[in-house]
Amino acid sequence: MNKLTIKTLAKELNLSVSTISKAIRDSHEISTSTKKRVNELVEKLNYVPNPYASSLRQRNSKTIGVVLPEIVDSFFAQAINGIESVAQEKGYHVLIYLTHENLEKEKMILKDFESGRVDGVLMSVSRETKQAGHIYELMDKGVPLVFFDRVFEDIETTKITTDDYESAHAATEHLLNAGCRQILFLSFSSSLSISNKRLNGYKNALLEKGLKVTDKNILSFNNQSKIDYLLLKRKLMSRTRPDGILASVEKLAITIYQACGDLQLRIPEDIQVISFSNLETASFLNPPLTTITQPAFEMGKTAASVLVKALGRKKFELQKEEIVIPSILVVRRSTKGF
Amino acid sequence: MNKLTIKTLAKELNLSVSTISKAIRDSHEISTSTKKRVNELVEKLNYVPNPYASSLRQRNSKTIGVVLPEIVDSFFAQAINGIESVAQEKGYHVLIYLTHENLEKEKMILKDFESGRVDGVLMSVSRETKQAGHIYELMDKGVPLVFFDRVFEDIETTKITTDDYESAHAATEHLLNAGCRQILFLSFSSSLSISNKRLNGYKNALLEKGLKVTDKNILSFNNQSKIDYLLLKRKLMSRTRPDGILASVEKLAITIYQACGDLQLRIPEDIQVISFSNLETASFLNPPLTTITQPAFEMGKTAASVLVKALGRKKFELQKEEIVIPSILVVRRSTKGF
DNA sequence: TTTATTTACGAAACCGTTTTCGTACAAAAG
DNA sequence: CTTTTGTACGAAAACGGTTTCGTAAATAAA
Repeated sequence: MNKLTIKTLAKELNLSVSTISKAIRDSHEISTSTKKRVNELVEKLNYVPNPYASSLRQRNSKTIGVVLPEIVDSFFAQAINGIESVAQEKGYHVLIYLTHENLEKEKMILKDFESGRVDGVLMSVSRETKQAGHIYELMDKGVPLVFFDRVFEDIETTKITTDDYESAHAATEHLLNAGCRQILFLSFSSSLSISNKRLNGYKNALLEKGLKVTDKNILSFNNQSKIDYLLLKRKLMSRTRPDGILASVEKLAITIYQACGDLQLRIPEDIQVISFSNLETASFLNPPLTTITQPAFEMGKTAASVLVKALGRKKFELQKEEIVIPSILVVRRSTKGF
Repeated sequence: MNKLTIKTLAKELNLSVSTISKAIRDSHEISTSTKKRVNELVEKLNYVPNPYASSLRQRNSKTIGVVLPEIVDSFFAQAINGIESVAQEKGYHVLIYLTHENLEKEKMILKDFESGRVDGVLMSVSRETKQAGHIYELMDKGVPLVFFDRVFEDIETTKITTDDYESAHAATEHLLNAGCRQILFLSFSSSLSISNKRLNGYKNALLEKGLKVTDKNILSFNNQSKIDYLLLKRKLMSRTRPDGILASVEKLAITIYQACGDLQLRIPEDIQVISFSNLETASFLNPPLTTITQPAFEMGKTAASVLVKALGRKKFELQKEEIVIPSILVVRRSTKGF
């Protein structure tokens, strides 16, 4: 059980290691006949080159790092699917890291990336990320990074998003058209640009209809489902109970259904509900949930494509460019626009 | 913008590279005072060691490969969560690969693992995997592998599963007790042991009640949702329409709801439904879905723990051991046992 | 005091590739 | 026939760490 290296092949064929290496990499310096000899031996001995030796020498790793807040979420799962599809096609490997919405973890992960472990990174920031020092530091070391979905605005790089403002605006209009006058907006972060864009879409839709925007109708969640749940429940029990809810993220939709179930509130009769969501089961919920469905797969795929393309260039600089892939509003029975 | 290596530090401190290396790794050979000097410089210059250089020398990579059929699936997403939790804690990195139920892809992935890219692998086999040559080959090269959920029976290694037979048995009994007499079993693979165990649990539950097992009540799906959908629909339109369905995997549950909706079949009045599933939305479906909920997170966590523990040993041999973590039957309104 | 041990460090080999040169020989050009 | 160009290969130096081994000085044991 001796380790099988390029040297083994060299000895076996009476060639030098450099020749073997070049043959395997199909260099023009090597005659077709010896290439054939080499490849046959490779096949026979089942030789697979050590990627870390290559990485060390070539100063690249053919792997991309994906850092995201969580994975048990339809959006992120689908996004990974998109990422993986291009990684597989282009021969890249994908390392996955979860921040669990924790900034400290995010920092540690990016710090590790400074080692050269990954050629580039795909990232959706945590809800705690208000400062971007760790991101700048990584990019300063020359590691290309593209954001998807949850971007950090200021940073000069490519960002793949959906039309957060417009779709929140459309969703709000939809609720308004369906008769809502007190629409509760459920936010999951007060700092994230994505969350604020959605909030602004909501606000402006109200203003355009001549309605007031009030803080009482904006509920910021803490990502601690128990507390969030109670918060929502209290809001739903108040005398000024909203007649519509716009949830800015999938997870919140479930909380809403739970609370409404508990409080015996009927959807959509008592309260209409719409949510950003990629739930595959949206159509089968009780009632079917009206969603703003994000192009999760496409976003992941695009992000990965942009990154890989940049990695293919000698001087991979990412433009400060924003690629927006629109979401679609799928009206179902949780709202009356049906 | 010179590359920052251990040599830089050595020069700066008038020490040898070996001393630096040892200091960083907290070797007892180095005095506390120089360790301190080194660490301070590391901090100051923001030095992060190149992992591939280490990997090359140490012949390990501190990364584990996770190969699974798909990721847009509550079970697998939660399992990854479990895996990641121990990886993060133990300082391992996790490479994710998707087979999309394709044996050829699975083979290519495992082949790549022969390179030493990963220290160990966590795997849930594709539904096409009937032969295990590629798996044996990898293990022969000394790469430890532990299966989770979808295991390959014959292979001598640790396997983390849930109590597939028992829970399918219990689910079937539940349907029988709720009055079903024609229970359709929805299978997603005729070769996978997990699928067959579930099938056997179903069969025996019937036999124990003195009922016949008939092939007409066993429907094998092809993983092509259109076709599967039509297959199911036809079955539901036949004059011998089943009065209960046991779906052996989450994805099928959605298909059932779809078909029943289309055919105006009422659940559970016309047909009762139960499914293996980790859907977070099960309670909010219409009607709420009775599920056999698998301990997905735990399974992933356990699999990773076992693997990491094995990697910690000098001679990491995995026993042929089966760790079974039970599922729980959560009765909801899609069955009448409620 | 002599010998054994411990402490703290450095030189150099090594991990398995890739890549830069150098070169021998053959073929083409002059 | 000499000179240039090409072709096919090898030697050796990287890549950036880790590890083995050697050793000088300090300390402990005899």
